[in-house]
Amino acid sequence: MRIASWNVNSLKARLDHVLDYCRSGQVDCLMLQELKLSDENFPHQAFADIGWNSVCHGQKTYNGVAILSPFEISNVMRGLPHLTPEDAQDEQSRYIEASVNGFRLGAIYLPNGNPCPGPKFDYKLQWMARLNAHAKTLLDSEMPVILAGDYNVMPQAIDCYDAPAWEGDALWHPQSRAAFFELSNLGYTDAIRAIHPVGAQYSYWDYQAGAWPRDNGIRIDHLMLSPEAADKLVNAGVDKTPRGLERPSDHTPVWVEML
DNA sequence: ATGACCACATCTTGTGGA
Repeated sequence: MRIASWNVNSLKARLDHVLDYCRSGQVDCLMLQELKLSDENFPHQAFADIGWNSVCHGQKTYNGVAILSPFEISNVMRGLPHLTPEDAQDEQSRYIEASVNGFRLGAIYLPNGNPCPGPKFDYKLQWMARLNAHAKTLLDSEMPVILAGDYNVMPQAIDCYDAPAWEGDALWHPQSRAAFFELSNLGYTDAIRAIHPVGAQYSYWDYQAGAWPRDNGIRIDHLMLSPEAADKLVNAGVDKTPRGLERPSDHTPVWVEML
């Protein structure tokens, strides 16, 4: 069972890339972020035509997450539980969770948080508090859990081409990183770093300033595995091929192979 | 090279991304 996560930066603009990736046989399940389309515009039929099921939590113009698989997708949950009454006002579509082939999968599009400090950074930290609280409750489930997606956090200096240049940025802020490391403290494993403990494993390259040809990348897309899921981890990696296609997303897929 | 992008909405310019 291979499971991948990919921030596609508009599913409408990237539909052919995503369909090709599904058809390639590289993965049995794909979690998508930044769909930038509403539920009624989600191309369920295009995936059905290649034998894939799809569930989404969309939003016009911004955000949007989905889970795709040839396997049955069941027990779908949209949005994170609320910790405070204010959380009920949150209308951003950034989380969808479902069961696929014995795994409990959460697709995450974590807020960027810039400018920092400010209300957007506050929103990021509150969203992470909600995610971490939910991640804790998921440990009680009977299933191996994978929380995968665009976390908008660079955990370590090796996850950035030039970490000092990101001083003060929400992706490299100590509070963002501390909130991310809470998942590790709960017992979740960063699959890419479990398999590749050292060296660059970038998942994002800016469109600007020749970041891709210069390999000025950052690692912000992560697959976090509960202890039960980590026991099933066989391999993990970054598939850089889609980033080199015509009109690519600025992110590329990250994947795990599970027993 | 002190440069340099992309997608969306609709407004050919502004917002958001990271």
